[in-house]
Amino acid sequence: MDTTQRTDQQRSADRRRRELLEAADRVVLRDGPHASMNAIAAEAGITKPILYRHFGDKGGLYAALAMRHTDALLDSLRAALDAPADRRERVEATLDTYLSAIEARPQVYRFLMHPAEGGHPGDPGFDVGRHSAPLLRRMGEELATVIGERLDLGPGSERLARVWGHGIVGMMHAAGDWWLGERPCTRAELVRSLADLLWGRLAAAGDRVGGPGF
Amino acid sequence: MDTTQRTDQQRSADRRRRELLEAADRVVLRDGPHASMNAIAAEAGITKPILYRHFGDKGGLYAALAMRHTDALLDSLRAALDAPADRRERVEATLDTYLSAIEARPQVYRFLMHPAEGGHPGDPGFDVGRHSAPLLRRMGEELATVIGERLDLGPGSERLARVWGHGIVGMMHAAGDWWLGERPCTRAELVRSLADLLWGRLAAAGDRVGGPGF
DNA sequence: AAACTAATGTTACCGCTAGTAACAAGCATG
DNA sequence: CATGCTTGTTACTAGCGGTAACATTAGTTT
Repeated sequence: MDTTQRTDQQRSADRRRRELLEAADRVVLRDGPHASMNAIAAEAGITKPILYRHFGDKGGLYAALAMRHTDALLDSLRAALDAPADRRERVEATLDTYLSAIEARPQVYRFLMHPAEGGHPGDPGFDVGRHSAPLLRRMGEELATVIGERLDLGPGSERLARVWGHGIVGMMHAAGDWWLGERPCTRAELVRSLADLLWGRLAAAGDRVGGPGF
Repeated sequence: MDTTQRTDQQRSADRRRRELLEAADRVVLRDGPHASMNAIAAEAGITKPILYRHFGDKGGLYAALAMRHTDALLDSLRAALDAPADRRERVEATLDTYLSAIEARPQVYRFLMHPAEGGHPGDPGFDVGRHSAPLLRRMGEELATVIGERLDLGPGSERLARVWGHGIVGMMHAAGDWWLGERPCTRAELVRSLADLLWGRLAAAGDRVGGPGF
């Protein structure tokens, strides 16, 4: 009885929480990461204190919101990373999956990459800088795991895998951010160029005539 | 007469501006990127409106502050990039210069990378997302220029250079950010691992026994 | 010397934000 | 009926970025 009752309550609370998150999602996607708690509460048809009871503070709400999107994106990336194809094809598929995602929903992307908000003086949770971009960290760790599991890197392989995981994710992110802002080429060209970089074309390239070479 | 008078005034204004920037620097380095305009004004021994007369709004002050540090870091990077050595050595020197800089002054680094502040409703300048990390963009463009000038990349070389510039900078940044937070290895190891990645070791690595390989 | 100009500085305010305390209503269980 | 517990409200605080209006001081012109 006691347990079933608790689960009932918890179910109700979880459902409510999901509704609130969906409302918050709508507002954040409409107004950008600066959406105020008041606006989110209004969208959900309630008032602020309820949001605070559910999520603690703005950081909590944003973390929960980011978690949903991050999980979804990570699932897509894992699928591309696990496809049955050779290494280069899989790397390109993963890059393309990421770039497609940020291209399709740039507002979600901006929110995930710049959740650094708040700025309130008292600090009941939500330390900016630590929560700046958990998506990047999670992707980096994920990729590091995959690399470490599947590649034989000799001595120091664990360190190499982790460095490469975070490094490759950062490369993908920065190039994607720049590309999304300037659109200097097609997505396929970007994917090919990045894969070429990872495939050692930087080291293999010849010097330009008259210079010492980069 | 008229001109000398104007220059005198401008000199005085520039000197004042520099003083204010130094005060702002002290506060931001002490309190983090959330430093308030009031706190900065107090540190400078004045009150808010003067700051606003000099810098327009908070975004202007932060942009001016970021420009100083960004210029300084870019100068160091250019020096490493121009050193007389072979390509690999120069890449490693550049990586190490960047990592040394963020290691030596992590607060400056955090400020430069997360200047996304404000969140005020009326938007007299300072669009978050566009000003999120101009340092990364500038470094990316700088590196792209160097790559394009010195490397012979065949057809599509301009696009390749720019993609690689931003990609490599992003790799350096993300790996550095992760490394700064977790300190999983020495700086030299990180530099070597990243250079190895850029030198194609990802493509060259063998599959681990029993798996299809990344 | 007197008056005008211009920059520098102040106080006091606006509207907004995140976050909270205090109180009211529905609804289960003793 | 009374006791809790969750859901909801209104009304508030403290602090933020930003601005208007008013002093004050200095240099230039007449």
